[in-house]
Amino acid sequence: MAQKNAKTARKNKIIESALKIFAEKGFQDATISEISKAAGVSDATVYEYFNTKEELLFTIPEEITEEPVRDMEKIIPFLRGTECKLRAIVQGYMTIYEKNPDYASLVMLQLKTNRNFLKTKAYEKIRSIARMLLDCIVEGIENGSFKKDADPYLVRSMILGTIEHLCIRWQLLGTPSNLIEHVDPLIDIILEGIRLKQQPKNISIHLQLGDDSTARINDPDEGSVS
Amino acid sequence: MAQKNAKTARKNKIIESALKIFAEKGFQDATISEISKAAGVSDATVYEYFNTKEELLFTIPEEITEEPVRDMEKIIPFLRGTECKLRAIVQGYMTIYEKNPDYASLVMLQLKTNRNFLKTKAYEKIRSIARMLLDCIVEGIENGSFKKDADPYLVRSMILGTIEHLCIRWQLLGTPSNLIEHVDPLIDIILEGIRLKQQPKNISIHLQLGDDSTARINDPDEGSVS
Amino acid sequence: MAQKNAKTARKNKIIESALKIFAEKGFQDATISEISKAAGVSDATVYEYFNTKEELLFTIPEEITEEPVRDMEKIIPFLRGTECKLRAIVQGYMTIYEKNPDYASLVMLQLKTNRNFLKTKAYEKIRSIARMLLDCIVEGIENGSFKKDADPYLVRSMILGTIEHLCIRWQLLGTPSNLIEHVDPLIDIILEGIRLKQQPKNISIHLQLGDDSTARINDPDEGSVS
Amino acid sequence: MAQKNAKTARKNKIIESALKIFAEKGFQDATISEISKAAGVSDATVYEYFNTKEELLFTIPEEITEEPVRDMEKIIPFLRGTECKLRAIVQGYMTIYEKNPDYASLVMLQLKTNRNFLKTKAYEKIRSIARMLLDCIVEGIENGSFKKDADPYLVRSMILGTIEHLCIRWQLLGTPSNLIEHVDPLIDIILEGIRLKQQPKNISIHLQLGDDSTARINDPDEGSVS
DNA sequence: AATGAATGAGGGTTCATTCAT
DNA sequence: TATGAATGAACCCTCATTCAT
Repeated sequence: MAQKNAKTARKNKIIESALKIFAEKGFQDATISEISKAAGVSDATVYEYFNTKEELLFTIPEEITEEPVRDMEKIIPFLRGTECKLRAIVQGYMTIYEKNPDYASLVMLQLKTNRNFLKTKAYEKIRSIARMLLDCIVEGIENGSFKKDADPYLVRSMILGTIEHLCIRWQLLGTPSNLIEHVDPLIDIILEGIRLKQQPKNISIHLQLGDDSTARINDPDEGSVS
Repeated sequence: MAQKNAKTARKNKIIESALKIFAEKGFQDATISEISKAAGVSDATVYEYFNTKEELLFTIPEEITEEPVRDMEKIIPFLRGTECKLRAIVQGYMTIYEKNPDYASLVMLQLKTNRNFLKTKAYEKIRSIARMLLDCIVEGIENGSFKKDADPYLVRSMILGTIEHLCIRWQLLGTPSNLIEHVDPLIDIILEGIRLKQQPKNISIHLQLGDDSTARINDPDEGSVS
Repeated sequence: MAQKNAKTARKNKIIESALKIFAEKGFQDATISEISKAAGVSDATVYEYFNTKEELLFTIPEEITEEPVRDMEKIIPFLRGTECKLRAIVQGYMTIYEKNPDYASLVMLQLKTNRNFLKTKAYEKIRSIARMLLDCIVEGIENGSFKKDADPYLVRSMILGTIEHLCIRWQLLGTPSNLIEHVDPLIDIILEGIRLKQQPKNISIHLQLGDDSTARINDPDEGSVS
Repeated sequence: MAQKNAKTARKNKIIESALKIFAEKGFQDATISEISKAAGVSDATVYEYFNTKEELLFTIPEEITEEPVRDMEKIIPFLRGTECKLRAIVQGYMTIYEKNPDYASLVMLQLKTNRNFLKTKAYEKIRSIARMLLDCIVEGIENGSFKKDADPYLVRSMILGTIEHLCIRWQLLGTPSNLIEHVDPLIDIILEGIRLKQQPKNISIHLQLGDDSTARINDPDEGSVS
């Protein structure tokens, strides 16, 4: 038992060191030797826990996303309202990165562009967030909150793409200095962009006072009602 | 003259081969030897034209973006209307990638995440597109087309982030299969999201009770009639 | 313990092979691959023990001079007489080279002309022999054995220069075939060249014409006798 | 004719540049490209004049020693007295180096240790100085100026070795700052070391004016004569 | 379980040298 | 004659990975 804990602690220390060094130097430029030194173990010990350098890389997101993704999956069903959910997901997602800049760097600069990462369990976990997001958007379309002709995949790509773009800038250029504060403006624009308006904006009332008096109200978007 | 052309042709052949192989295998896994072989020259010849492997990498976007960026810079000033410009820029930008998938892959997977790329002349060129985009958004805000409180940097990040996200998916997952068709939906959502609406807040109803009685409702943004 | 010995043995084997091959081909023309092969290890193993090819080169004199220099430093203080010491140092110095022709070649042809070697610990060790030599010459001057106006640095340069010249000829031309036999003739000439003679330069003749008439001749350098 | 001069000038420019750069960086670390650039010609042009980099190296001393050696050969026969000649040769030899530090560096650090240099015409020229030196020493021995048992080769090695040692120190360490001033002290020690003394230096005259008056003259070196 | 030690495999880079023009 | 251009041939060095202890 103590053994097991010691092992787990050792493994976590390696993962932690790897995250730090991968984030700092990039996957290619980081060396196992460096990581093992930072973790206080030998090179060979790293290979006791991970079969290859790449496996070590891929284990990092698995460990890190485990909990927040599970949390989010638990919480989302309890939220009422599509927009509210959307905000919650994006907020949750960005928070993971903002609270862990090394991890943000790793994901954005090392993992997102790694073809092998796509075959990974860790990728699956991350995808589940993306799936929640999509479900949420689809829900909004179906329940009439969002425009019927909105492409949920595009909307999702807009949200994720923006987050990623902000993250990368934040990592490489240091600007913006804060991610979370962009959640609301981002979602606001998206929602405004896809929300279905009860658009009786231009109402023309034709009053014909007479025999066959009729009041016609035209909402051009919905077709005219006679 | 023939000499010069021959040299240029050779250099272009090397760049072309490098683009193909970098895109295919990634910068790190591509070897100079491979590239030189593909270009039909010796390893040493590659180093006649480029001082280092990384310099070769960075020369690629410089060569490729040269023309389209110049073109765009020429064309944009002639376009009337903020939205029109916006659409043109995004369309132009995406077209570069769609027409050159290898280049898209290179930029999205190799360059965007390379810290040294930021110090590059090529990066400057690419940035000039981003600057045009920003100028355009700012212009929209200033001329009252877009909401006064819209954050032009965020809006730009949304546009670029979406493009990048779509490109990466296109490259890594093969979906969507077509980039250009997303230009309009993307811009539509963005515009809808930031457009200042001609909110028919003050409706004036002119009732003329008489023969040809007509009720005209004026939307002050569109200019009043009568 | 056995481990440590094995490591030391391996390291020594590499040094030994390096000495042989550097001496044979010169530093530049020798390859690590050749050396590692001769030592029965891989190229990479050489780099486990030495950071660079040049570090390997510089380690050789350090290892080889270690012992003889220490020995000499122990023995010299016990020798009586400046000339005796001088002879011992030169003899000891030449013996190092004569007993190790490869090392002689390395020092004379590769190291003596290497500017970086001057910054080396090994150079420091070798210099300590030169310092002993200088001390010895200075001692001889101070105690009146050698001429007051002899330049000790020049004298040392003569001794070291001669040794080096003989070594180089021995290495490159094969002549002389024996170094040690030149120690005594060399030292003899040097000593004869700098030895202070009891030169009765000014001869004063005292003639006392009388019974116990005596003629005394005074050498002023030795103190006059009345 | 003008052609020929132009060619010679070009060749000399290359030699000159090569000397400078070889001296500065060493033969191995100097590149043809560097040299040709310094000479204002192309790499290929260097190869028009010299077949290999090493041939270029070896041509330098040939050119430089040509004149001074010829001069010395002319002058020496006119000098009277072995010691006088000796001094002249050493003076002449050292002057070549002192007046041309780059050349001194080249000879001492690059050529002296190059096995191939020994097979060179240039080496032959330099050797002729060494031969003059030897002849001179032998002459001294034969004419009774120098000790009969002096080894002329050793004496020459002492002279040349000292010169070389001083030169190398001068080049690598900057000390002594002046070579020529060591000529006389050096020769003085050598001469003092090998000179055959006409040794009735210390003459003691015992005059006993009386019955068996005798004058005794002692030359201690030769045994006393009664 | 942990590691010291060893290495296979490989890649970027350099240059002396060549040769067609 | 001079050279721009090209390259063959190396070599140093790195590091992920293995394995005996």
